Amino acid sequence: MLGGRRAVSLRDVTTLHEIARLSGVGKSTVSRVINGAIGVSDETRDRVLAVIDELKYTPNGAARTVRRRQSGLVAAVFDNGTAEPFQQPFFQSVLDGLKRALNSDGYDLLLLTKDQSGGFRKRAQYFSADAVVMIGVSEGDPDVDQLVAAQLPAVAIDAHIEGPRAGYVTSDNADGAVQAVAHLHALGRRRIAIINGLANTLPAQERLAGFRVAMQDWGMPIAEGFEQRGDFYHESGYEAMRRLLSKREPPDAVFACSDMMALGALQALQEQGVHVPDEVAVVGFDDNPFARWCRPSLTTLRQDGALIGETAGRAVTAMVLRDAPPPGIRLPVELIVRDSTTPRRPERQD
Amino acid sequence: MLGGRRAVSLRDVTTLHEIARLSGVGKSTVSRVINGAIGVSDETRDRVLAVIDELKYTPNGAARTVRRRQSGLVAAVFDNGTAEPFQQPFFQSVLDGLKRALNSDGYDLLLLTKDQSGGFRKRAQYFSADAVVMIGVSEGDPDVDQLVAAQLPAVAIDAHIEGPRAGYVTSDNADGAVQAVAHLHALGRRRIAIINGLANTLPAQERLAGFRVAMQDWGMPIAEGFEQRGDFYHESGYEAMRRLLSKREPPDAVFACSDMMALGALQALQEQGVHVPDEVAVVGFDDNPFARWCRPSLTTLRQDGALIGETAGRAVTAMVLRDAPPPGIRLPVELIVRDSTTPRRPERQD
DNA sequence: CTGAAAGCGCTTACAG
DNA sequence: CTGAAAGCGCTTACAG
Repeated sequence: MLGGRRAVSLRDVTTLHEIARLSGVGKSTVSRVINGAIGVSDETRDRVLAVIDELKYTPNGAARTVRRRQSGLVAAVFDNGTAEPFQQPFFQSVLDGLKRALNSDGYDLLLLTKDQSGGFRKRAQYFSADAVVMIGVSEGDPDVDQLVAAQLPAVAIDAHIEGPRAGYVTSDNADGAVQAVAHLHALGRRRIAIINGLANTLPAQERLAGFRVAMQDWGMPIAEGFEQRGDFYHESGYEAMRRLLSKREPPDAVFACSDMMALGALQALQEQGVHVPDEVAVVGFDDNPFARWCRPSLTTLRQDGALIGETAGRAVTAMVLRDAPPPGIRLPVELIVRDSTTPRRPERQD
Repeated sequence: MLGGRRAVSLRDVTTLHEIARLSGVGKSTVSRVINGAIGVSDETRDRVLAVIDELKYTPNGAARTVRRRQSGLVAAVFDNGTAEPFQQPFFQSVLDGLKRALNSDGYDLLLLTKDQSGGFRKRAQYFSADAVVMIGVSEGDPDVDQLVAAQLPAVAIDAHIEGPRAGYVTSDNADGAVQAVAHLHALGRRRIAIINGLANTLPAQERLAGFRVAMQDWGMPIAEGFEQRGDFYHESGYEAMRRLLSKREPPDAVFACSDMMALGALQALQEQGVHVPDEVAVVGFDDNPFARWCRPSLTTLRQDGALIGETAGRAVTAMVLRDAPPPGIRLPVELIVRDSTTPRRPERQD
């Protein structure tokens, strides 16, 4: 079929020029066909399409990018400074939802990292990324500032950035904390402690703020040392719980700002023979898969990572495609009640 | 500093041509400086570098790709046909290790999906990806075949592909199963069941094969119905365990081909009041973070996802950079013994 | 409806 | 050591 086409190298690739030659039309026409433009006769288009099909031609995206000044690429930036990049199941869902939304709008995802050589702003610019989505970066990051200043459409997940072309998407973290406290209060708990996440992250800050407000609203003072800091991971929840249990008057309920930390707390409680939820009730945050599967199953605030990612993706393509204003969105979280606060089965007393 | 440079649009970007003009040299010279080439006087280079620095110039990757015929991009393909793409913590680690290795060799990662429009081969080609890493794809996939045929450097993780420029990296799955059986046999277990993963995946196939061989080697017949199928996720482990428990003679040990399924099995066992490990011992596969944190903690075969990703990344860049032969690698797995097979603390009998 | 030409931002022989 | 020119594969006015 291909006649005398010689295999110059392993990867000699068909070009638009070749398609034009073989279908006996000009390059402009082939270009129009590829881009689905009107103004091409059916007959011509069919002929060109046939050749394209036969040669399995795919346009060269790089060449197209040079001309159009847009790449169809969105850069996703992960900060893997403090924590392992994708270790948090929550971020996985975010990435998943983000990717899905982007793909459905015809964009592809470039995975960048904060600590990459040259900085992610340079990398994003190098690849002519049409927009950037940042996950887990902290405010005040010079790279972030440069990005915002460069007016490149950007949205941050779980960080509060603002600019003419920069916005954010996060969960309603404060409300989550408020829900947790209300739930525990309704169960008769009055000595509630919090195990907070990484202090320099927006979610940790907002959850702590919500916790404080709710405690005050319900007229419950926060006992000394009842605001423990953690880092979102198991170990820190375990340690924090041990510190809480070593107090003269331990809490009767704990609000952990992540399920992983809640699981660590559960572990510490079980080791000390403290009954959950009778003696201490535990609420987590995220609704990770294992929250349903651990024992006791974990009451938690479900945040929809996939939806967050999807929302960010849609917002960013809307900015690129329709010059939409940057988002400023807080998605609702839902309290999922399980055994760690209210046992479904009656437990034997001993 | 920039004199009369007007902000033509939001994103008028500095070009090499502009750098040349402002430093009073030719474009070729600027190009040489950027690419660190020799044959430029120190004086000239410094002058050019100063201008580049002041204008925060970053080369246009797309234009460079058009000329060089290589993009510096490696496409990572996830199959999200059957399972949620990144839901498996194991794949997270793989992605993490892969990204790290690629970055350290100067490559960036493009995230593609199997079910994307046009197929991943087209997308990879469109972006002039220099290589492709496939994660969780199944053999016989036409897209995979096309990729292999196209001689584009490719490595599959957990799938067995081979070609002049295509190889694979996986764990030593069969050996993992052998270790599991040996461990259980040493503990006196003789009625061992397996809960297998998705049947069309390489890991599931190899783990089952290893299991059969080991059972035979130890002279233990596999009882009828003791080969249960699962899909790597919790639920399927739970269901499989219930089926096993409903038998007249249930197993005294279970080898689950993923930690998630093992956790599901644990749940079923606890619901039925079956003691683990006294009555039934459980071994998982992966060593997910929660294997350490669940109760009882889970004996499992640790596979190093990050190392697998890293190995694949290095192999693929070696193919691109040094025309290295494609990899065919099985990384060792390590048995981590925990409470689900041998309790560390003596348990009270009741 | 169609094609020749110019040009996107780079790199790479080719001369000097 | 340095620069002018050609060309990578595309798209986009501009003519017809």
